[in-house]
Amino acid sequence: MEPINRTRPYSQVLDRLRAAGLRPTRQRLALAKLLFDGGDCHVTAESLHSRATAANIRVSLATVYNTLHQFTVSGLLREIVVDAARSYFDTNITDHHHFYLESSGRLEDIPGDRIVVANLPAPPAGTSIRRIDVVVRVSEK
Amino acid sequence: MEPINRTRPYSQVLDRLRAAGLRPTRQRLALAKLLFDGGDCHVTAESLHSRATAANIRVSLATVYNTLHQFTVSGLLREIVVDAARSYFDTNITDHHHFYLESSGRLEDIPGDRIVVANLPAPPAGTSIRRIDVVVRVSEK
DNA sequence: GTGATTGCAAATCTTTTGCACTAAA
DNA sequence: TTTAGTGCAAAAGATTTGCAATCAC
Repeated sequence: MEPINRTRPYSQVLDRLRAAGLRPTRQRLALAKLLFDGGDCHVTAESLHSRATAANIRVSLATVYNTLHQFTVSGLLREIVVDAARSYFDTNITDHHHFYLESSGRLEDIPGDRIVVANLPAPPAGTSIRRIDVVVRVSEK
Repeated sequence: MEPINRTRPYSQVLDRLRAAGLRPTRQRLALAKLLFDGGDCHVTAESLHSRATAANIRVSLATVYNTLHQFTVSGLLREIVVDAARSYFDTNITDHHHFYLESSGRLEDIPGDRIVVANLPAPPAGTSIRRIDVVVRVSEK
């Protein structure tokens, strides 16, 4: 049973890093807690760095970038390309898609089963499909 | 009837610029010819600038960027976001989607009617759908 | 200890901008 | 002429990298 007053034990994040083969340093643990303990699903390097600073966690922006990429390579995060100006990372690594509100930079999930990709042509010779990304761009009415 | 030996008369590109309200300068005409006279469908600023240079057209990279954006705003081109590292522009402005081969940066069209988006949730409050982009990421087998 | 990780600052890369110059109407 | 467009070089952002200092094991 879960101990009282402990929505998500420290060790859960720690084990997650261990399982990914990442040494659980102070910075990685702190960022992982921000990311996986019920926080935002969608972050940019800049936004995560701000949240860290606000939470009194001292991490350099370079380390945030490095950490986001390490987490992505390890499968803890997923990178989403919706805007040429900056990279987004998503803590939801299940099959799904996105609404993207360009004016504010906000992302909203669309469950994977809400979209049907039918009758797709064969991929270019010598290649195979790695992932399908659907971005529904919306604007202020 | 089309004159012999003239796949696409100069005036067609010229009229296209005029219709878009863009003054047909030497640079815009040259770039428009490269873009719309059977060339590549998908370009980056860098690739178009290289093609221009190779064709002995002297245009600065800044002008290529400006021109690509002016053409996009005027509806002559469409911008495609597939890679956070650089912007792609597509001369195909009809409804369609893309295969994207990350290793080479190559894009390939998928006709718009090959993809069905069904049962989409309502867009975020106060917004309406502007466009749906599907990117099928493929990799070397 | 010792090898991985971090922080900082500098470097890099794409894209935008300011401004004097040039060309289209 | 008069105003829009161009080129250049410099600026601006986002991201990365080199390297000495620091930390996990």
